[in-house]
Amino acid sequence: MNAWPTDSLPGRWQNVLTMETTHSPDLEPAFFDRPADTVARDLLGKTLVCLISGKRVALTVTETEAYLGPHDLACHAARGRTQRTEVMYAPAGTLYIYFVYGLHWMLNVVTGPEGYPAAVLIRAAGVISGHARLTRALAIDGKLNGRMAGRASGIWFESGKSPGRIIATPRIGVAYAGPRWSSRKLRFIGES
DNA sequence: GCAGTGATCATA
DNA sequence: ATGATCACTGCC
Repeated sequence: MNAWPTDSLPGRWQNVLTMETTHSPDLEPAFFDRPADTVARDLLGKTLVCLISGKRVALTVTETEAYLGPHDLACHAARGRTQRTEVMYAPAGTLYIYFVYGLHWMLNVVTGPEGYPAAVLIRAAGVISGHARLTRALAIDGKLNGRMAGRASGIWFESGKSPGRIIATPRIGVAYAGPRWSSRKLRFIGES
């Protein structure tokens, strides 16, 4: 797989290569720099990795939702640039983590070009169902909001096996956005 | 079906 | 300052 003569490389590069071949390749910010619905579909089957007190916890992403941008009335950014939505304008791959209903943290990844507020909500991964339960299980809270997904943040994505089938349905809990946006099939579930 | 919980945002 | 509204879950 790796054609380089690794034994001739300096030690630190050998370490990097060892890490990279131990796991699947990390998804780089460029992966997220595409339309939210494209990213939402492609994220199915990818691996969400999180460091919990130094331990690697990996889950397969099985359910996502796309929030397309300011014109999408179900998207937080549809009501403009505010303190909360500020992070949605950050570069692709930035974590957007917000608090709802007084109890739950939601995990999103910003998509598309910097300055364009769109994101993908991670609704379920592995055997854990429910997006609030996901963040609770991974001990994710607002401290990581605005950080770039990557090893330096302790939470990142890696490539994985694409699902055999993708089911698309309307998004959950967005009736307030009106029929046009609440009926559009922007929720994706991966099945093997 | 709805209680619980608190940030957020529009209105004032 | 105040009040409505939540990209929810679990228990009834």
